[in-house]
Amino acid sequence: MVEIRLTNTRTRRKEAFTPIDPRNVRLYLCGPTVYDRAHLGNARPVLVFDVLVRLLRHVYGADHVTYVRNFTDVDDKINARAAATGRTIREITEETVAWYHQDMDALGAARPDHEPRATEYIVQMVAMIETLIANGNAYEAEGHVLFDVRSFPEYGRLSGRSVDDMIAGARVEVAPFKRDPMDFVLWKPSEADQPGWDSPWGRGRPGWHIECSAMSAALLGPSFDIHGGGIDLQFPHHENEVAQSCCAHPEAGFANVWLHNEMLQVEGKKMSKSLGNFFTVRDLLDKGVPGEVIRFVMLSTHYRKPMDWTETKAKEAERHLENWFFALVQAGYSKSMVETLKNGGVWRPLDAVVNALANDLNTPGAIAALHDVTLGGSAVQSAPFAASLEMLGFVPDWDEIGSFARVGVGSVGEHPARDRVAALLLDRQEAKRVKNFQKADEIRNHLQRAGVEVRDTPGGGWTFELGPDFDEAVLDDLGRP
RNA sequence: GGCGGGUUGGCGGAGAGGUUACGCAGCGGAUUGCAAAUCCGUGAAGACCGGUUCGAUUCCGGUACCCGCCUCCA
Repeated sequence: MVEIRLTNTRTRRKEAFTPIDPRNVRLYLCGPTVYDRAHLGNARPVLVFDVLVRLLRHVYGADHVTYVRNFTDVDDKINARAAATGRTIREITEETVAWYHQDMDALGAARPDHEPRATEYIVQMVAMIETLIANGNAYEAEGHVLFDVRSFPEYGRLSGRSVDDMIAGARVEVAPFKRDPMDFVLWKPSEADQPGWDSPWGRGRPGWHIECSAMSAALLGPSFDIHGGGIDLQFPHHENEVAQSCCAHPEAGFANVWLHNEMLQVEGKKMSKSLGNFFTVRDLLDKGVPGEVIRFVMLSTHYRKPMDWTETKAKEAERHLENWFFALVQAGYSKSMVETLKNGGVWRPLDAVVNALANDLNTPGAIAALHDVTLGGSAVQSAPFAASLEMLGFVPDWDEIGSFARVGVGSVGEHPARDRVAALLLDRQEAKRVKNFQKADEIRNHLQRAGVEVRDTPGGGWTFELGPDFDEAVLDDLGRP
């Protein structure tokens, strides 16, 4: 069996991964607070975990992995959005969840096995808070329930901080009812116009961190294998989760392995609204950047390094994917072909790809291994390469690869000019057949001027692509001397 | 102030204490009516200073610069 090695934030080392139960490997990823479209940075942990889950399913079996990713649908940001727009919280969260699904689907990220919503686990949260109070780890004060960080000696270990150091450098105003400035809220009172639930401490709502502790325990148990998220969540979110979960379940270990991805930048700078380089996944998709391209760029940088999104990378990524898919189309790939190959027992990803992924999810290494493959052989010969692409999640639908590769006529897009371009190319094909190369080149030059990129294929065929500066008006000049 | 990450060839980006990463661009060649694509080959690196070692870009220490977190942003 392939040994998977992962860098564990908890121990700051790369360690061999050993599941608690190989028949049920359990993972939890902190999902979004649903008040707005997912931005590009939100996609990174999703894709990292998507690859991780694919790897785990490959190694331990498809039915032996349980992947949970939550929706936090109770939060003051949501309340603020509702107040600002006059819409109900329910409308906003429902809409945002649907958007999230669309956008992550477009990136080829498989849906988790469970997508619990915080509002469906209020009972479990209240119960956990009661346990924490009973265990002496939390206290009630002025309608709030707070976690007592001094009651948990390990507090700060995950993020490598000490409570005293943090207090020394703290820049936050401290609520007067806190015993310690670092104590954090488990439950807080709600005004009449705020969402709230009845509790032993009056009508209120949960604090930010408790939902993940409650939902992971409910769906995965108090001890599970891998917990992840962006490095910015390491503190305070994950630190607080550890405190809550370990104190509520002193007998359990909570998450064995903590995985944190580094942040995303855009053209070398932090993505922020003030710099004007902030964009969502949807913005990119609407701009015509395919989800596979976004995925490719994301996976081109190791998850533990800052990743820089640039136009150049997106273009390079698109080029590679086009060439790869083009080669597979020529080798006869389709959904039914892949079925046949799978039944034929030749559907095995390349060892080099699996080994790279097993080595702390070295996705750039896996992609490099794909570059080493010589394409152009038969479908069977290409199977390990194709299976590797699938393992990396680049192929949501084998029947669609032709359209990505932009092969032939009518197989792509709906642009009304396609038929006209195709007709001209048929003329050119005829001109080439009779060796009238002057005319053939003329047609190609005209098409180029209109922004159409033409490629000849062996045997006198061709493919074309409408470039970004395609101008149908120029087509009207075609054929004139 | 505290904590963490980074610094590799023109650009992007990995692994490994000693042997070619890989991709893009460049150069040479094959192929092609010409292009494009593809294929083969090829030059180019490890921020700075010290230490450990037979040998370090890879380990250790220090310096510089960049970035992030400590403010319910993945």
